[in-house]
Amino acid sequence: MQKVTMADVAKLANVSKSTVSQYLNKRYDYMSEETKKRIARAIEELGYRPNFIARSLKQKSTATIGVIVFNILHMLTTQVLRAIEDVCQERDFHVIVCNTDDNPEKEKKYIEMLRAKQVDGLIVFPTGKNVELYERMTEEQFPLVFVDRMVPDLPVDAVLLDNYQAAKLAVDHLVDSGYERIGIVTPPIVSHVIPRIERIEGFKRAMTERGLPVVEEYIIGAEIPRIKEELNRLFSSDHPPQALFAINDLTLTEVLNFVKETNINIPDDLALISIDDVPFANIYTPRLTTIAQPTFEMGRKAAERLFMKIEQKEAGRHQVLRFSPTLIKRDSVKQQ
Amino acid sequence: MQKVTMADVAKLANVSKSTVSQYLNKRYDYMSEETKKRIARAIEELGYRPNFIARSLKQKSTATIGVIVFNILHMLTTQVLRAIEDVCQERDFHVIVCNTDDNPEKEKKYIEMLRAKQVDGLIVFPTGKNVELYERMTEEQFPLVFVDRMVPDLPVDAVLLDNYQAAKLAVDHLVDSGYERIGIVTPPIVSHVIPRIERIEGFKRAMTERGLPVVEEYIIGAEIPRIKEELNRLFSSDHPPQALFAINDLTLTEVLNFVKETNINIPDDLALISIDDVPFANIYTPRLTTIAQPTFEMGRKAAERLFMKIEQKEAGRHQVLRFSPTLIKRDSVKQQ
DNA sequence: GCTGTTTACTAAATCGATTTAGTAATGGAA
DNA sequence: TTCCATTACTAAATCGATTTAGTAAACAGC
Repeated sequence: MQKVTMADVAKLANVSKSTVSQYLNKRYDYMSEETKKRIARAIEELGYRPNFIARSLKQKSTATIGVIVFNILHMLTTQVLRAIEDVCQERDFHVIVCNTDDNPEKEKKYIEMLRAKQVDGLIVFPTGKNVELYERMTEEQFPLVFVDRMVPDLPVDAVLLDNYQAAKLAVDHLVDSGYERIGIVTPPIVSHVIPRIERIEGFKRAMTERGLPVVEEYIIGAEIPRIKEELNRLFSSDHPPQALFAINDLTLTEVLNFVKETNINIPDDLALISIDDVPFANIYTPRLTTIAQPTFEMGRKAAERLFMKIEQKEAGRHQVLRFSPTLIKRDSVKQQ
Repeated sequence: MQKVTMADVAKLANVSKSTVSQYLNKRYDYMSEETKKRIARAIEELGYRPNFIARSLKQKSTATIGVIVFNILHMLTTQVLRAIEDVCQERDFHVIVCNTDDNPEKEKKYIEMLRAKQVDGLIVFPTGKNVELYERMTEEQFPLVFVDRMVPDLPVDAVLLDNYQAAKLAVDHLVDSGYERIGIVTPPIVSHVIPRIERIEGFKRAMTERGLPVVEEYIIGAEIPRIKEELNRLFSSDHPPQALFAINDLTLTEVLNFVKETNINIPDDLALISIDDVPFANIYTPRLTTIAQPTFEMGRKAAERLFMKIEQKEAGRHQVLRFSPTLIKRDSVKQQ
């Protein structure tokens, strides 16, 4: 096992530990060529590898950040995470990834353990339920950035989609294409899940702006496994919607399953638009019209904000950064 | 920032650092209730949080492992990773994730930096190109497990799909369904990418076993962006295949793009089967017949093997664990 | 010849824990 | 009364680096 330490190198090279340390940190201002060579040789000979942990203890920086997400299996998360890792890679930082499954207990445990492990900063997809904990971190000026969700009234940097605009994009595209009876499909509507709230609110506003009524019946909010039956119920009523807006990939999948089982034809019988540009949008028949989130930009930005805070320990006023969604017109919404 | 150390707690509680340390490690064999209470109170009062880095230095264990993958964006990877993280979560370990993009330089840098950070073990989707480095690790008995790929002749634990069986499952299902002219679609065939080699070899063997000729022309091996043109060429020839076997999700996507553009009907004009049970397999029309890898079991197993090595520093003979694929019959292959 | 600066290094303290060896006080057995 | 065991703690060494303050030698300037 690895037992070679700096002291061993120092002994073999006939210099002090300090000198070896200087050498490794390239502080050669006053170091003879001869000494450098001897140290280099000793390192080579012993196969010495510095212990980063020891250095971290003294320097109070681990070059490691934590990223706490709901579930890496979710595509948005994976993409954001990849972008974060890319930024870290450029800076020789490493990323610890944790899945909370949207469980506040797990979130709390992870945050505390990662801080105990002295990570230099944290990017969190927050459950939104550990407000005291978030507060404590901001008070201590611990580098922290939220992604996807935010917590109202808390001075924490956050990187989010402009959900109002996303909903507006969906509604406008449908209305422009001649649809009026538009339904929305979402997971259960709970107040601390900001994107959900904003998307629904954005949907309502956009409908109103276009002079259309918001039909409560057309708002399907249910646990994912129960969405199909709700859709069944709605579509066996007298006046089912002519178009559906799925607020994320999970609900989109349910709608797709539903239309498959019921032989509803898209886009002839029903127009469909969704947030999240799923990987099969282009392959599916018909090709799916979607609203894409700039996931990589969001991840990159989150990482960059975090590094600003890590580097200057004081980034001034906090910011909530809103990213613009992009409408990708394909074939699941057709001009009526 | 966090400046409270064990010494502060000790001072406030009027005991020595050692006693506080014992307390935190629950070694109360001989500790008065009174002392325990005083320490607990001091910790509470100061808001003391142990510094895990300091502990790691002394204990030579960081409760952190590294997982080095090609790209978390790849679904197989994400799923394996999630399973690994679950196992780690149970043991209060953390996971550092790194993307190599199949680049040996990056792989080398990551392995070296993670070892410098004293991770307790490494799970690697190896590029296969850093043989010396892998060898050094095994010589030093450093806990290491490979996933997805392996390196021949190297005594490293590996968790892999039974690729021969997967190919056989595909061929047998097609042949049983009445197909004879079967093509295979793969990324470029390079010798160090074991799954690729094994799947193609398995395909050839299975064909021979069923008394069918292996037509070289039907083996499409090209970079992903060039696959479509190869398919175009093949399908404008006199005798195109009646069925296609895509060896992974990437090639499947290309085939799907190809059929979409050329209006080839699946399964009527062409049968299709692939390895990797993509998330849209069930939604696509027709529903896709696939061969699933037990990704979660594989991730779990990889983590468990790694922990065996971490815990007993000596796990005896190395093992290459082969996981069985599962044929999921859906509608992209139909009885002729 | 004396002082001051530059060069090339080193000793020792430090980071924040864990751990080992040891001590003082008490109680019980011979 | 003496000796040993048990209880309840502590001092100091340690993990493997970094960093600060300092020293000795060589050289330059007046």
